[in-house]
Amino acid sequence: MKTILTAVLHRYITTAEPVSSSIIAKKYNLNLSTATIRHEMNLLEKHDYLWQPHTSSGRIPTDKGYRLYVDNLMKKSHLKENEKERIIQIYQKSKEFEETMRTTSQLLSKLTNNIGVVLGPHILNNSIKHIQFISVGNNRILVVIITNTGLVCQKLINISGEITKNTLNYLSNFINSKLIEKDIDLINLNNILRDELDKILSFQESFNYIHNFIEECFNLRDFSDKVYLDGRINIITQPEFKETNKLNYILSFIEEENALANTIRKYLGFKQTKIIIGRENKQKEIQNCSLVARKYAIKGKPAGAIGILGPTRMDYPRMISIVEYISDKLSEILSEF
Amino acid sequence: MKTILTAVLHRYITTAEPVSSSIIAKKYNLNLSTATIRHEMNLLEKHDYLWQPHTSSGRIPTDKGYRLYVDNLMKKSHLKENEKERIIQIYQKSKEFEETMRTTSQLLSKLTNNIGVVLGPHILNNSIKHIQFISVGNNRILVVIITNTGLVCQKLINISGEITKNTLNYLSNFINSKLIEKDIDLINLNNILRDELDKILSFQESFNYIHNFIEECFNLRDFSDKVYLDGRINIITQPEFKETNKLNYILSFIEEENALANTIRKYLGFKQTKIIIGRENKQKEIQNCSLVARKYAIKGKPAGAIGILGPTRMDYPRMISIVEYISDKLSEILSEF
DNA sequence: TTTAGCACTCTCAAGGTGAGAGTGCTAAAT
DNA sequence: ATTTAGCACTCTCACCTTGAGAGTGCTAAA
Repeated sequence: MKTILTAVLHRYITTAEPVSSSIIAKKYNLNLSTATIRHEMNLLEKHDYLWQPHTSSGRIPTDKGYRLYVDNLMKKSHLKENEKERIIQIYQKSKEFEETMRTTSQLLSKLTNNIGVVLGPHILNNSIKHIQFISVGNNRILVVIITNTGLVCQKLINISGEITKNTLNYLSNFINSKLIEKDIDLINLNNILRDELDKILSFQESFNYIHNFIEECFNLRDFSDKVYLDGRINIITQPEFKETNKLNYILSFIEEENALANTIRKYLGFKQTKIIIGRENKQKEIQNCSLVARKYAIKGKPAGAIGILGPTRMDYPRMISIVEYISDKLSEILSEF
Repeated sequence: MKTILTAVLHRYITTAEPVSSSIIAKKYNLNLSTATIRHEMNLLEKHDYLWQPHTSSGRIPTDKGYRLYVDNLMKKSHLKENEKERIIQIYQKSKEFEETMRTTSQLLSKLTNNIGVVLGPHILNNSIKHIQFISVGNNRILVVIITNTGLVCQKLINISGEITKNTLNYLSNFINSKLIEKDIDLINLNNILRDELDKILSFQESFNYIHNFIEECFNLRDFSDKVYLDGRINIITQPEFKETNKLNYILSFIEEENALANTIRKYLGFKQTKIIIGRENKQKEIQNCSLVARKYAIKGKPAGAIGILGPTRMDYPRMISIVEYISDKLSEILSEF
């Protein structure tokens, strides 16, 4: 029973065509007649692991079938040594943070022939290295925060009153002096400032403006993590998405970069690789797809997540091994920065 | 002759179906019989302005036909006042540089139902507001340059020797002191530094390291302008791209963000809106498409370019009016920053 | 220069057909 | 209790034919 289901899955994943009893008998040496296989397949269909597009066609796995396969039947695969080496080589070419992230999404999409997504590390998970305030006129101040990994975050703040250049310089000098040689993350910094800065500033006339300004600086909501996406074309090539309306549906979801990012962000907390198959996904648009996602870490701390999105008919063992290897490597590289 | 070609173009642009003589006679009041129109169309075909997918089908404009239309036949269209207002409203929501650029590409793609591209302003066309050097370990230094428009550029530099934190601070303070209250662009700055800094630094032991470092800082090649792209789905919906292989070809070109950017970058120097029709384009992948591109300016200086990419069968007058209006508005907004 | 008339061409949707791929069921064999 | 051979049955798909209809080009007359 299980061997037959495994065979059907394997076959369907590689050919994308409904699997018949005779194909299984021929290609997989199970020493069973087609009739027996048919009988078993019939049972599997009754238990909702397989289905038929129409009577007298071969079988296709259901989401439940894939789930059983992923949880119990498949055996883990490992990348070959030369594949691993090639990945390392490619990573060595990119020296800079942004480039590394882009490389990661490209690697994911090219190795898996699916869509690769990388969720940039959130500023919260980095320690702050430098802060710069730059007045850009009209009571607007550009805040640039640079982290130890080389992540550069910026946000624009509208202030109601005026803050002089001198004050801005004073503020940034004060803050940067706190940052030298220490590992301080955004929340820490916020706490430190709340304690110390208010005291120092209380003599200033414009205390309220400055206070509000600093409050807004550290308003976490505005810091969104960046999304790197690659391989949109891969989804078009898949035989199951020949009908353009289905394709449309999926791609309009993908185009909205944040949609996919938000989906993946959920899996940041999980230690293990997360696999979401077809209708298990809450987003209707990608219920014909499966998602393989995993977090990556910087110096042991969970920082962001990577993932791939492809048709439910994907080579799960391989996809998982790729996502896991790449997330490990990415963690290593980012930790070294 | 011209009126008939205009009618055929207009009809084909709106319906995407080959245009027959009877349709022209019916829908456009030319007071001509179908036979006459057929006769004219025959001539137009001989002169390569029209072609037929097969005998006994209607006619479709050739690239040459579109070119004649764009250059001589079409009349300029203007956006309606309420459309203009809506654009202004949408722009008002985005306060920050990055957001403005993203909004622009979204506006382009949504208004035109095509792909919208925006080429971010190159650092060369901005004046520099602030420079910051941050050591990120392993002899690597992150250089962050912030311009007056709020554009944040970064690059990572590998230095062969060591530069102390103090030296870095000294350097950035020195440079920033030059930048206060003055309009200095990257090339200016480079010149100023070359003159002044070498003198000041010549007493330093590590003169060579620092000198090389500064040289590399201002190496223009590394500063690439950012690309904002939106509306990839629109191309899928177009009836002419129903065959997935054509689609594939175009989309793989689009996916390579730099490809489209490089194409558009060429038109930065032109004062007027540039229209490239079908095979006029050198890139094979988009020879079924037309491109409408135009530069935008910051305070009068050409800074970057925007454009739309769609099927050759596009509503040129409207596309042009949209691209022109948006590039004007973008110029205004960026100049105010 | 324009037009009516007509023969001609090509596409496209509809319907028919037969091969073949695949199934489920039954009854016999293991 | 499983497994299997045999067979009737179902459904798809590729292929063909066919006729309607959309559109053309040409000719000869207005």
